[in-house]
Amino acid sequence: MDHKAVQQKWQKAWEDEKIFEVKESKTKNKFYVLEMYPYPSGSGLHMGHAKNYTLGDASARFKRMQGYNVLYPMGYDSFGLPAENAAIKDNTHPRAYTEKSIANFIRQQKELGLSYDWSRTLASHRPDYYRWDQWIFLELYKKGLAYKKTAIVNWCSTCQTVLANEQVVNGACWRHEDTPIDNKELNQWFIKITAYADQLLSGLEKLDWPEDIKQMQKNWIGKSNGVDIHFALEGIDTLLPAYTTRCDTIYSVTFLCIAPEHPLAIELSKGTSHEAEVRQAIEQSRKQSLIERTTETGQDKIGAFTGKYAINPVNGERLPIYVANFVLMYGTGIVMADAHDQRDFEFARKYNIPLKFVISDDGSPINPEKASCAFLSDGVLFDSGDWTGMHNRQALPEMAEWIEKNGWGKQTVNYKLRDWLISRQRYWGCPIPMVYCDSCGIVSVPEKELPVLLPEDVTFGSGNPLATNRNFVETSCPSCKKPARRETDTMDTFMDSSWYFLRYCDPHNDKKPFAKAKVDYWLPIDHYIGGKEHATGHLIYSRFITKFLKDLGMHSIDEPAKRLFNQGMLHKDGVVMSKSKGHYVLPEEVSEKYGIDTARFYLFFVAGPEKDMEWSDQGIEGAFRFMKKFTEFLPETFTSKTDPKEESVRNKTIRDVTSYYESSTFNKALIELASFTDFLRNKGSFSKKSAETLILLMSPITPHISEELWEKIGKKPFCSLAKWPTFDETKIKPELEAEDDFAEKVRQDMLTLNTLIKFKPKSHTLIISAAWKYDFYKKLKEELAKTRDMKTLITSCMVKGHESEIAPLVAAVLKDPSRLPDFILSQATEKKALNTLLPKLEKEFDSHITITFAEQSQDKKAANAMPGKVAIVAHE
RNA sequence: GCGGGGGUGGCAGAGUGGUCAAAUGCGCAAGGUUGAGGGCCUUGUUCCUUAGUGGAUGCGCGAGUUCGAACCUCGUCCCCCGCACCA
Repeated sequence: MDHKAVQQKWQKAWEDEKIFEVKESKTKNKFYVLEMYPYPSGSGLHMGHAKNYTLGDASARFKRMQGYNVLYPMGYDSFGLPAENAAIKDNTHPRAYTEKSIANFIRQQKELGLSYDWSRTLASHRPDYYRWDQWIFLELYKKGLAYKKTAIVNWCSTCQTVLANEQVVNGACWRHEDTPIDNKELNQWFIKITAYADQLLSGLEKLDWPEDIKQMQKNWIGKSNGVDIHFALEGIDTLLPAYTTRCDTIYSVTFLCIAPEHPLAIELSKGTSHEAEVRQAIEQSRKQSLIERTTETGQDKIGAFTGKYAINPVNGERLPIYVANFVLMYGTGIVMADAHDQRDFEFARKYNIPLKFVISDDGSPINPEKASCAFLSDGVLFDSGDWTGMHNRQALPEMAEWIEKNGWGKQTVNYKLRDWLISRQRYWGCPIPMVYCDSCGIVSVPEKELPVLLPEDVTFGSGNPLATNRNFVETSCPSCKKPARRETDTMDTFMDSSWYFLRYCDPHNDKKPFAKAKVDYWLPIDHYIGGKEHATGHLIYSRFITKFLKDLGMHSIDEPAKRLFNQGMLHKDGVVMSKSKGHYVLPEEVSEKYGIDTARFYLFFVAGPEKDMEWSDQGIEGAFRFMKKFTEFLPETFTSKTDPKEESVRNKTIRDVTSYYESSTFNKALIELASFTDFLRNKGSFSKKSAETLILLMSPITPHISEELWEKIGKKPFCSLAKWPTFDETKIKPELEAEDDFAEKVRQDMLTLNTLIKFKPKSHTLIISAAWKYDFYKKLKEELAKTRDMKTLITSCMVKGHESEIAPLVAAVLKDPSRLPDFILSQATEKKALNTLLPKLEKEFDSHITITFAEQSQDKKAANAMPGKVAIVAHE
């Protein structure tokens, strides 16, 4: 078969006939398959990408054939820094660079035979898409969920822009692991994702997502229950709230700590003799890079006394207030400190602050002077007023109630999740539709003026590129019409990707982002394929925006993706395939040599799709050998009758392969299909039905060859749209298959047995058989009964779940010597059980015989060579 | 430290209480075919023993449960991946 010609023929036919284009249907059930839309890099696709897309394609094709109305679109995450940098480097415009890259991507993807509905393709850098980014931003702004504030933010000096928390990895930029994040104080746009923290957390439970991803999101959201305890500032009428999850240790508090970033840190010390020290401590901890501050290596405690005291509301004790570097601006930015926390303990030791314990294993006091470390475990409270003697975990919720009731504090829930910083000081992104007016302040661009177009003409190199285009910057205030300035920052591209899957449902709508009915029909995504690296980024943002748009009444969907699938990475030379690092295989090359279907087959065959796998040139040779068999499996003519065995294998193959496809375990499906192919080829002549079945079952993986063969057997195109074969369970007869000659063997075994048994017609015979050979066991018993009195038969079938029956049986035999068997009939499979039994039995009588049936032997040749197929071993 | 996932034959990778010396593919070996040692087909591929049967060892390591464990329980070692001074 000429792979190249076949591929081109069918790819063209699919495209000409637009067979993968879909629309909403009242009668068909929908199925939405999606791969995370790619960033269209200029270097194009390698085999690793191909693996990802064919994974979605196989699912889409499978579901389509099962009769679902399958939405399977593709688009491009085409804004972003890499395009800007690449364009600067090649001295071209990011738009030209991006459009070219997209065209190249599409060409390559079509060559993979992917069954996308190309009529829905979108790209986030195009105004017809990003105008709705701006629209969503304005909706967020209207609802108070988009706001501008000055804050200490993450700055990457290589990217020359700020980053969201989600884009900081180990204290460094997600794109530059060697560029530590700088802390800068800037005025930036934030999205209030924290307003949805609780929903984002509880929504996880319903999702059919990998456990580790759910866990990562849980940790990222980081919900904790605690109490804000109000400590009065001594001498001043101010309350300092300190967040704690351990209010059971309130009696052990000996000082308070405040984060260096906290506005009060400096304020408190002002005018005291400690001001200089405090300033120095703040300065020092600021100098510590985020890496030092959050990793084990740089956990030196730095701090200073502010000169002020607070009052413990519970017992009126005076507590010195310290600035401490280990306290983060989380919760209230103030913590109460005691001997039941290792960090507090270390800090106290360093600055000679007294400590107090209130929990010990048995409630007996601990001398703080002698303690060498904090007491972190749970135990019994002491020196804790009325709570003394109680177990701390039991006391904790009650104490929280008690504190709140007395007005000393308030029970609070805290999250680690922070608001999403979306401002970027770069050009190639969606403009933030805001205007700064000297008289009106921050004014939003009216909806009818959207989109705020990204200007073509900017100068790169010094600061924010958009600021270099005066025509863009200089505008008039939408409110008072006086001269005003446009926002020159662009949006984080994660904003673009947080709703693109909704736009696919209605990609050409120019009145609104999408029609509600269409989204309600297609969503949620039934099978979302993408990498783990998006666990705490895109996958949280998109859930958030989906929920927000639902609250706006835009659609009725709770969660964007019902099932998430993390594909494994394709490796080359032991490392993840990557063009920039030079470890890659190109789909074109493989396609040229073996045909793309071979590559698709190989990618699915080696391992489960969720596993990382190594590309192997020998491996693809093996796949090619199979593909050759497959392309040549059709006989000259088909048999008119189907024989039961063939039907059995065919139905079983449909059943198993369908269930493997259903669970995306393609590797096992392909093993079944390979063995079905071998079965048919060995058989030589078979029915047309079997041929059809094989072609159809293969077609999600090898669509081009399947189409070709489908045509060859006289079927109308397209097999891609043909009905998925169904199976009839009643036609599946295992005994006809692998064990098809089993019955015959058993019969012969019986004859041999009969002769054997005739020698001692009055002795007992013990039969042990296993449940999965129940039919065999029954037959054996019947046969023996013909030659022997039933009383002389002692039998047992180890039914599953009743395996231990064999023990009482043996016990019964041993108890009654008259029932001692002189034959033990068994099968090879029970030899392990027998091995444990034989020694027991051997003690009781002189000899016995074990008979093993040869059909259990793996070696068919040996079995056939054996007359009677029974082997006898006599034990002395 | 916390959380999640793993350790199976020369390699990749199935198998999660008995049809298991362990699917399938690669590799390796032998035989067949063909003017080659390339392609294809067949068989074999832990060790000992056999004409065939059989036995021993064996799924990271150690113990346990069971008539029976790659699979269950406990302990232990190692690897990967997240989070990490979050009070």
